Amino acid sequence: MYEILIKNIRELVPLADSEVELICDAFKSRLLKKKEHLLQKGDPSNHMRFVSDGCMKVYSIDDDGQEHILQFGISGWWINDLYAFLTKKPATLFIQSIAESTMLQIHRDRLNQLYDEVPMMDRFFRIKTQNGYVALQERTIHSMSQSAEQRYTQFINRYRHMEQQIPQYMIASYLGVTPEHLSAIRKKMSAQSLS
Amino acid sequence: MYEILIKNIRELVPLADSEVELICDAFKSRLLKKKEHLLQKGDPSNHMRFVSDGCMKVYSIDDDGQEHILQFGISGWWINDLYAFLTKKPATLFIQSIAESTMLQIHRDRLNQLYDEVPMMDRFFRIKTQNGYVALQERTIHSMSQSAEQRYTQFINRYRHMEQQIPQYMIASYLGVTPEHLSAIRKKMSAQSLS
DNA sequence: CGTCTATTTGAATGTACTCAAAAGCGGTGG
DNA sequence: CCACCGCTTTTGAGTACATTCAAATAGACG
Repeated sequence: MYEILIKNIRELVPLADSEVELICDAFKSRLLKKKEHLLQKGDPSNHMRFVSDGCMKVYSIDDDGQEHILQFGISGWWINDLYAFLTKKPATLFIQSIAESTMLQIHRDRLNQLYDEVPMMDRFFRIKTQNGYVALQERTIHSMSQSAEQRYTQFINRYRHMEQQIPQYMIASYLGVTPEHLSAIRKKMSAQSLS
Repeated sequence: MYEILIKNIRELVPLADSEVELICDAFKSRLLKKKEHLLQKGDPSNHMRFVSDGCMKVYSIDDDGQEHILQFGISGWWINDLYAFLTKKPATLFIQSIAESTMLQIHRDRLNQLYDEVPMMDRFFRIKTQNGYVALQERTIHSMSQSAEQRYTQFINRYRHMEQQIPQYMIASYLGVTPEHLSAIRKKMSAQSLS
């Protein structure tokens, strides 16, 4: 369970074996049943979270009660309400499992200690966040410049392995269209691919 | 010129005076005339960049030649094509001055040295990037859940000081609408505020 | 097999876009 | 100081893309 976490960190920064031990010790695992909430709006978000197995979604609910999915997370992904975590304010986002999942999480206080014990962790999260920023920026560009059909095609190409685990109406929410419209897009696409 | 940079860093992490000197030494200034490009698609992006004065825009151009503004930057903002900077690949974004501006920039190699000389710089950019990520995520949520009118209202409330320096068609581009449509929105809003 | 949830269909509506043209505004040179 | 030029903003008509709402169909699971 911890191998995948350590592998994830070592992909970006070097770690001594003693540091690995410190890290494994600091992260606690948590099992989630299908559709269980890990975080809800208003909760404090005191942990940095790593998906070691399963499938999660991060979403917000707007004033009209509409759900908007910001991110999916499968094995190897970091997910959080980063704003709530960093500011210690109540969460604005929800995090829920789509399938039975295993999380590895570290408390903020323990992480801050760890930053001093293992300075490479500062670097790790800097790089990780930078990569996350870049990915989010790319998504922003695509949502501004591409049609829903293009965005859907890109999604299934990029996250082929995720697609199976995720119901279509959630993909619609992630792409920013209604489930009805995504259905229409799929119909149009399959008609085209036949001709 | 450097005071604003140091102030910006010290807002987030502590710095010894000797470190301040190292940092000032590492950042070189660059003056930009109005509408001058700091970075164009295809260029290498080898610097971390801080706007010490003026006004800049970061944008991408899509396959149809349409410009999409990702970010504005005025005094005190960090701007970059982070993807190109981190991966050393050619830039996908453009960075251009809207008004005459002064940048402070540090080369990637020098920054990597600095991370070892001044470990707090790792932390600084971690926090800075985390904040940037949070801001971008908020923008993503708003673009999914709010009308163009709401987004415009928020923009002028939040960036009142920027608004003056930025032509309306660029704000439209940032908001993801056409200039014609933004004009219509403004007309509707002023009609409402009269009644 | 029945129930609950997810997906598909179709019609009516709405929001934003395209295109073309007019009006406004700022700076420059005569 | 005014006339002209280029760029920005406004206007309006017609169109495209996506939404809402309601209902039918399909799938999953006990």
